[in-house]
Amino acid sequence: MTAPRIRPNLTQIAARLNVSVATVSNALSGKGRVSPEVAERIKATASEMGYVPARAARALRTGRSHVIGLVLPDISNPLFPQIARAIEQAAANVGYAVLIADARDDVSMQTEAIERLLERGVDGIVVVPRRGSRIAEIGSPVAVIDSPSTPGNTVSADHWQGGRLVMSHLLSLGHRKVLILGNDPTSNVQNDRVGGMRSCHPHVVEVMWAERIERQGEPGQPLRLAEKFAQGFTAFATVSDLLAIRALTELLGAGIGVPEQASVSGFDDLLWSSVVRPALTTVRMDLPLIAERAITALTDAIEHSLATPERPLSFGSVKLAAPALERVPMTLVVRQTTARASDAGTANIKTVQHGGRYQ
Amino acid sequence: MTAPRIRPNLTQIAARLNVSVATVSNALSGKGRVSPEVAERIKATASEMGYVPARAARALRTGRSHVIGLVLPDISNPLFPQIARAIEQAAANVGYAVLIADARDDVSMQTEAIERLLERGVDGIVVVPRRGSRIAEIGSPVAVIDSPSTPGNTVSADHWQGGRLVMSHLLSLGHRKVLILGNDPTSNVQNDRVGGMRSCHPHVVEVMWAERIERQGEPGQPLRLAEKFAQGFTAFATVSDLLAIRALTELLGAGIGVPEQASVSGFDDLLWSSVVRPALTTVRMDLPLIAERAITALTDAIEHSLATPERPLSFGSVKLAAPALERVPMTLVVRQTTARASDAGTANIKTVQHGGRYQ
DNA sequence: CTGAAAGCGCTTACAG
DNA sequence: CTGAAAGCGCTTACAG
Repeated sequence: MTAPRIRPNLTQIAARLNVSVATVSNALSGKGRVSPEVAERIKATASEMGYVPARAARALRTGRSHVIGLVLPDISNPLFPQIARAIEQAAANVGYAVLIADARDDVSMQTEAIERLLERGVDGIVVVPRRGSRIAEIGSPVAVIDSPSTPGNTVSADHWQGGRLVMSHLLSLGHRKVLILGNDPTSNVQNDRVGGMRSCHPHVVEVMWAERIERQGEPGQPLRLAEKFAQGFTAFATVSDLLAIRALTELLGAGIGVPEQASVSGFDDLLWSSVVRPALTTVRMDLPLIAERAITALTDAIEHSLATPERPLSFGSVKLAAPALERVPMTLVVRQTTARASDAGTANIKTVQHGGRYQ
Repeated sequence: MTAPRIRPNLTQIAARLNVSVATVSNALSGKGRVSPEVAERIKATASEMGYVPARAARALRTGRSHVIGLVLPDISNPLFPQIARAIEQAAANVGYAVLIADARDDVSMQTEAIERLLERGVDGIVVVPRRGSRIAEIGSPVAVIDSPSTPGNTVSADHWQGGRLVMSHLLSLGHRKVLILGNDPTSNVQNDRVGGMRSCHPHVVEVMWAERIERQGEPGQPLRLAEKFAQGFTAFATVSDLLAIRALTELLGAGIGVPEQASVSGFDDLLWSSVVRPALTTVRMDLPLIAERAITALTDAIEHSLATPERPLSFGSVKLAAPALERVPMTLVVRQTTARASDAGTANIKTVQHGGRYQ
């Protein structure tokens, strides 16, 4: 039986080759000056023995766990998977794993979540803060992703510009009365989106803040969009795909044709927006880019934090190098055009594939 | 300045109190026999100094990271947040953190994800396998969550019973022609759900496998449900809320009243099912319970694995203690009843709150 | 280019 | 009940 049963360590590799553990360590990390031949033999033997470095030992010695935390305002938010995936990817690219924590839409739980992660020994934290909350100095590197209107923000999508994108598209289709639909007036993100929309042509739009459906099983009040349609509104521009689908089903159920008689647009480009019929025009964030920026800012902060190998991370004195806020542009995804703008014929549904967006 | 800037360690606490680190360690862990008075003083001093145990050191010494991995088939699956949250909760309850890995709907990436987690030093892994894949011996404790039809499964929802629940409800409403809608004939979960539905009354149902919408931006073919309706089908029983909403918008768009003329049901009780109008009747898994069972099985396996403090986890020889598969019953959430079964008047939409389910 | 040694912070037999 | 000591597996000055 040649296969080793136990996780080999550096000492065992060293013993096998009659070299020191220091040399093995150096060869494997490529740091120390080791002769190419020896390094080669060591690497070969290591992989042959199935060597996997013990993270705990490395972390103990270097003071770096190479794990970061991701604090999300609410895991049940449909956008969460995309965020989580983007952060995970960006972190993995630079050698970090991600521990996810859920603030459950509660500021005090958000604080707790941060503390829990710190106790877990993360090197830094990415926070998507609950709306209206501020991330205090936490004694550890931090990157914040929110709307550009949030103070202390690190990076975020340009929600205002996204709002302009979708509204100017609707106006270009010929709509003259547009109802803007939000459901959380305290959200910086929603306000930015609404603000961008309104800025295009304030005279043809009206804003409506719908009741928020927080929990499952509570359908909430109808939006009474049929009444709005009767008042002459032909476009319903919402701040989220969720709200858009609520609007869409209500309009369809009232016998109003979409997109023939009215347009519905969302935000975020969730899978749902392309699954409904007609599919929704929506606006998408460049999450991979946002995540990359956040991770870069965070890992920079981690590297520049006071910790040295011999003197690990100190509490209460680490600051970000005051990075400039980055605004990442959003992208319009057109899936509905009205009869006026599209070819007559078929169902007046026009789908623009991934290549066919414009900014 | 009294606040210590540096993370204190056991040695510093010990020095402050003129005791040994062993005593401090014992007092804090409650393990060793330490006199109550000393233990008290130590605990007080530790918290006053803001002591936080160094996980890396503990992990190195004990051979346990107290981190587990969660491998998911596809993070963009809308059910993922609920699963992640449930597992996280259940794991946190027993002192474990969770590292999430995404298989991106690809078997080889699933294997990679497992390996990555193992290299990260997790103590065990919970896998929700990609449909059709088998989890090989991975040399580490594992718990598998899938359908009961999946071999090697640890725990899962009773999808078959869930199918029976929703179908018998539809039949009780008076439907005589029911179209069952799935979109992945290779999925054990979907097959179980469909099987359960069919088993209720095979003569009144027909099964249709729709094209799967995998990527955003590709709306896919219409389901042509209006034709089915014309053939006399009055209930559309889908295997997922996603498919249900696709069906719902198509029916509404074709001028078919829901729920007055036709019923639509889903599976999973996602937020979306209560946001659309009319809200969807659906079936829900008891994810908290499933997660708890999975975590219990996993932590048992971890504790019984061959590793001892002095001889850490071995590779290739750890097995689960062949636990019996657990089937966790599902719950019906009724949100639509047809005219026949409900009071006349209003919109024939009846919502059953969380208290009002039945199994 | 290579190695001996110290030390990261903890836990755990073992001795007193 | 308390403490001295070893050791988990690594990395990193430092010496040769």
